[in-house]
Amino acid sequence: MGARQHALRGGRRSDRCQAASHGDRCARADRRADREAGHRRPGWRRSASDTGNAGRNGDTIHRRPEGGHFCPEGQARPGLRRTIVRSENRVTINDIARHSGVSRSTVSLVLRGSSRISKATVDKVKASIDALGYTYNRSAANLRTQTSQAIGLIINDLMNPFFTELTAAIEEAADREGFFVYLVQSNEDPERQNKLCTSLVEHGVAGLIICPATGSPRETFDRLHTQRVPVCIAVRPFPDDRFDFSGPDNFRAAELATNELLELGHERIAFLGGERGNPSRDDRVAGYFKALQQAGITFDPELVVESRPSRQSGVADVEKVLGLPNPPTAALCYNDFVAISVMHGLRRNEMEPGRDMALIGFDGMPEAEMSHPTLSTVSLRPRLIGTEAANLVIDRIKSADRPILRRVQSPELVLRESSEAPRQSNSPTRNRNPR
Amino acid sequence: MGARQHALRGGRRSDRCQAASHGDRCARADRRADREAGHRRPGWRRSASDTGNAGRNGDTIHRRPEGGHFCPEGQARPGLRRTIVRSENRVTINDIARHSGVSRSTVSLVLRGSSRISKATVDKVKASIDALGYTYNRSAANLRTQTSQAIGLIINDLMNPFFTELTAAIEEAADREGFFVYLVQSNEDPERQNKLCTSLVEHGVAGLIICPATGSPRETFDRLHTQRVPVCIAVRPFPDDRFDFSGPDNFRAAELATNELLELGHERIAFLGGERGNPSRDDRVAGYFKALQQAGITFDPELVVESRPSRQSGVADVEKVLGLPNPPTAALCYNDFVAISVMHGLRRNEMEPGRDMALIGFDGMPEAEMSHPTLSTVSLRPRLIGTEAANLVIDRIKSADRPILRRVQSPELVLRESSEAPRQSNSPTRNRNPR
DNA sequence: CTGAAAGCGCTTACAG
DNA sequence: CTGAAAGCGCTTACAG
Repeated sequence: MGARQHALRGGRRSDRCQAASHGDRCARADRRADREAGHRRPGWRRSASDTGNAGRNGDTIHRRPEGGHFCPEGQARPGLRRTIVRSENRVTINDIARHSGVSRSTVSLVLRGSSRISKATVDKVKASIDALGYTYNRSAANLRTQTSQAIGLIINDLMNPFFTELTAAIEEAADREGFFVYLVQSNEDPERQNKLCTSLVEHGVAGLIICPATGSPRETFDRLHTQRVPVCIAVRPFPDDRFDFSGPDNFRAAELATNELLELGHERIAFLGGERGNPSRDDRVAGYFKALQQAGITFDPELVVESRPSRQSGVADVEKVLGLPNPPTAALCYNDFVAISVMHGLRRNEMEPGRDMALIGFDGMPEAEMSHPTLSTVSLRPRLIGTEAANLVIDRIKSADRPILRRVQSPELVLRESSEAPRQSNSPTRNRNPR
Repeated sequence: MGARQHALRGGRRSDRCQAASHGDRCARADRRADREAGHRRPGWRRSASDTGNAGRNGDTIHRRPEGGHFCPEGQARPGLRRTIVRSENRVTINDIARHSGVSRSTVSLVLRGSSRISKATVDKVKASIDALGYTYNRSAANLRTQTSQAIGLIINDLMNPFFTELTAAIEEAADREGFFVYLVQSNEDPERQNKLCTSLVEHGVAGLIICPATGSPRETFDRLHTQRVPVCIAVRPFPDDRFDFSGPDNFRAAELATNELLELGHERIAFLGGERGNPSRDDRVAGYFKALQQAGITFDPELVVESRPSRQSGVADVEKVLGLPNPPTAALCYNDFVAISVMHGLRRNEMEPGRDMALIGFDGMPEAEMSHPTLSTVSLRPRLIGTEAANLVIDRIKSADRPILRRVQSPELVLRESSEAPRQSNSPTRNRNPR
């Protein structure tokens, strides 16, 4: 019978031919060959390895990688070319039609649950489906109907708990609406992000949720807009009013946190971590600034420490302000990671987080609850943002022409131990509502 | 020109017709209509809303949801039926061919980077591609070539940091090989998992990575096997030697951790959390058991506490053993979450984790480094497991017939503060290598 | 209630 | 070096 290889989707049942259900399948194949001779027999099907028993099993076709200068998705990727096999082995709607003695159309209508088909026919067709082990090919149907159930999700880094939760929520919301999500990580690389967009669109996603990488070029979004791809921008407010948006209110979040610390009696409040130019961080610093202004406290630039946020960066950040002549008694931390790292930094300097310095983070990652002391944080509501992003893009898929929507989620202050102790008032000038 | 709606993929450029490039596109459409009259003119294209200017823009087709008794993926899902539009508006390979005055075949060869096409032709075609704003339709190509660049990944819960890291690694490894991943969560529901398998296969994934939900029925895997879908089982050792496997060595991990605690001089070592019947947990308990045996220590069933692991369960678990007449001085915790929760439980009982009880968790989630005290843990190497799972399934996609491979990753003991202090030896019988 | 026919957007062996 | 033709596996308006 000769060597055969299996295709990605085709060829799955071929071994059966050699065993138990040989008769059935091969009889089928022969019948097909008889009926379709003259009508089919396409040239391209014949390959060098076609040794005469054609029509029974798949003729193998080898595709050699051709080193081309132009590749549709703009990037040569390995692994895309493979040995493929004829699909004579794959059970299709035609096989079902033949087996049950009805037309292809009727099978399709049965599959789609049309009420126009008689019960008897439905039963007959369903029996054939079971007997032959048919698998519906939704991508073929999608090609015909110009639909897609895929949503592309581009995030920077799944390992960031904020994005983890966002992703989980998006997956769940998409699933609820009958969509799947293609998950890809841009690694904060605008170039890569651009390629991912192209590639996802080529793969026929129905829509895209993008958390723009820092430094995203306008061109990426211009192209998406030209192509009329339904897009929802998420988390980071890319300045583009042509797309829906779902994200946090960073400004308000920082205001909330700062006001809380002010109410506890703190006046020297630091803002640790994050880099200038990062819109989320800049919005948070702005909210912090505004709250200080409103409380009549002069902004001290020395209390704002910039750093590339990481799982360790907080140590250095807090040590920097600890070295100041008049160190802070409380700190806002760019995110929860920074906050937890700041805790370690404090301990390294014989200070107890929460007691010797009040701390509030941003994000609301679940792990904030597990630190010691437990971390107060402003939850940016990643789950809500994700759910909304999914809903927005799906809604956009369904109605391309509805007005642009921006959904900014209200943050939620989650108070725990790290901000519990009131400021030991050694400066009697201000002391409102200590508790 | 009448009202028009946009499809998922089609219809994107239609607005252009009313504006700037009206001439070009509509001229093209007219030319097409002329050339193809008689040869095309399919009946199904005509809809009730076809008011006479057909051939210029998309005729709208409304599809009514039909409440069917049979649905290919075995489950009625909302949102799958939508208003679709003719794709006269979509730029295809035909448009490029016409615009550049070559055949469809030639365009295709140019797209695929064939060296058989002359430079002049390539340039001409590429110019048309740019001019017309063509987007390659990879799913159409996939249908023709019977290939797919999609891998389905079924995990229980993305919010579990172990699975987060696994997923990130899989996405990265898949990307390296030119694949995308469809991410779905089974929520530990075997029924849902089964539907997800069906649905992903219908969507034409090239392969599947599955972390089997607890209680997965054999049927799910039988069907996958019959369909010859390339599958890699990950993390949880489902007893099925028909599929590749990538997962941790839970037994060895527990042995490692137990030996470490024994070397620190501990004899009363608890195993907290996890439920009997969970293979990972049972393997860990077995490894713990063996290490105790080898050290000549009698196994005390009271030191093994079962519970459904959560972010709080450790509190109750540790309090249970603390109430024992002869409480443990050290504990293995089913996973890092349990361990961190155990820390809280200890503090609630005026005990300091690390000092008053040595703790080692399992998983190696990044947050273990952020706890206080920092958590010793046996890393199960989620990243490695993910990378291997992706490699295995991709390899299987490429060569269906290679032997089954099981890749069990060696765990790695990561010692931190929570297991630092040696046992204050109040029982002088055994005391090996305290440090 | 059912079938014949056309076509979604691609690729490829074959014949010039 | 290039084109004509067939077909991947589906769906649907139309005509019985």
